[in-house]
Amino acid sequence: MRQSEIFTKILREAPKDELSINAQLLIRAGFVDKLMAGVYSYLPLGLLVFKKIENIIREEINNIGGQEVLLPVLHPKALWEKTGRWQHEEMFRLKNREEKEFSLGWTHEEIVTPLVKNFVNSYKDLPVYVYQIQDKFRDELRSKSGLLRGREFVMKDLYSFHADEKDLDSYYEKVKIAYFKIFERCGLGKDTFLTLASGGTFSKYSHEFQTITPAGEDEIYLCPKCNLGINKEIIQEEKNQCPECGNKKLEIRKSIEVGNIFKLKDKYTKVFDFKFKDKEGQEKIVMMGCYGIGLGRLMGTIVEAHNDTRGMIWPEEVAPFKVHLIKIGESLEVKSLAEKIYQDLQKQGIEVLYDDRENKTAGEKFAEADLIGIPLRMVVSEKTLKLDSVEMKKRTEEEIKLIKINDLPQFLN
RNA sequence: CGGGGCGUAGUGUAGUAGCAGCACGAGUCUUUCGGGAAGAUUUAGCCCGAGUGCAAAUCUCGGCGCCCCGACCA
Repeated sequence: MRQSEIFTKILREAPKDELSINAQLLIRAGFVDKLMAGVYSYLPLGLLVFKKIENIIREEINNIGGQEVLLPVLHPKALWEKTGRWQHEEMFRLKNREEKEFSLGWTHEEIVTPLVKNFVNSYKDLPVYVYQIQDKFRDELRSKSGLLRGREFVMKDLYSFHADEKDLDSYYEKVKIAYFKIFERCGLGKDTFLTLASGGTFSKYSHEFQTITPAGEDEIYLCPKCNLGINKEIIQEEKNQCPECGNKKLEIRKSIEVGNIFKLKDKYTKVFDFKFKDKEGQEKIVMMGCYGIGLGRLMGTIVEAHNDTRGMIWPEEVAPFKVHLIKIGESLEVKSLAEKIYQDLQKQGIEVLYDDRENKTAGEKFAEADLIGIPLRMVVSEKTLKLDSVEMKKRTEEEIKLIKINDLPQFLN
């Protein structure tokens, strides 16, 4: 992509009312735009990152058998009355001109459970794993911290249906592993910890995936021996010690909840009378699990975890581009070499943002490149041309390397 | 929902009753081009409504909106 053609512009200063790092950097760099509190537009650069995250999640959920669907956002009142959640405080409710009532989906158990029930009769039809990547609407009283807590946000929600609890348990463990792969690939691996949280009425605990960062709105008690977090809601119940090893020296850390998994068991399948016939022809209730990841929050968390005073530092797999090619100077030689490298990189399938802009000083280009945070910066200028080279610098490092133009193809492989 | 802060141009800021100013950005031209260029020139603003007053960005009331702390977040 040519930087001269991107319709957004980079702001030298952050809007003064944004204090959170993710909001400041993402807005300044033109990755997102705020429509109102907790509601954001994703702009070209931000959407590239968003799609990378989306694809990582899709791949890992497909790997554990997930089948992707797209459920409606507009829901009828009746289904929510059935589970007693019509009055849920986070739900947006609306009426049409005939005074019929609807809601905007803040979660999808009420939709997916009767849906899957339609197709499942026998134990042979189970298990079923369905997921979607789609908008959720939640009437948050206090949206905050940029992308970290939204009123409208995209979530990956996976629902699993099983013949018995044992099968639910084993799938639940698979999801844990898939989640860790997702966070690893998003560059949050070493900072993300499985955390025990309250399970509600249907199971003792649920699990959260908490990423340690100073911007966190949660606090977890971390057992460094087991790499297990304990949510503060339940730390009293656990007598302030690690339930795995009994360690009492827990570290209190600020963290962001990037994922959450629940064993719902029969909580919703019972309400919708979702049963199947087992091998003996006996009717049994279906067991259910649900598993969520908020994509925007994940993107915001990556920014919170990877930045410096100059800007964002995207982990390789979620970066909007692999290479930021910068042209300095307007001579024909520099221009044509930069153009050629731009074309060559694209031919090789390397995603490249090409700063072809004129009338920008080198300093501005570097400063903006640092803000955008693409992993590898490549500079073509009079200086490098004389040396038959281009200059390479990783966003994470200060060291600058000169690479001979002829060696470029090998270097990039 | 409780508490606090705030709302002046695209962004940042000055102006607290008397001509709405500055910087950056953006446009045009020229010169520049390795860490946020120079000159010339142009552009653009008091969140909304009501009130007080000769006069309101400024005071009063109401509304809307944003940020932060807390509560809430199966």
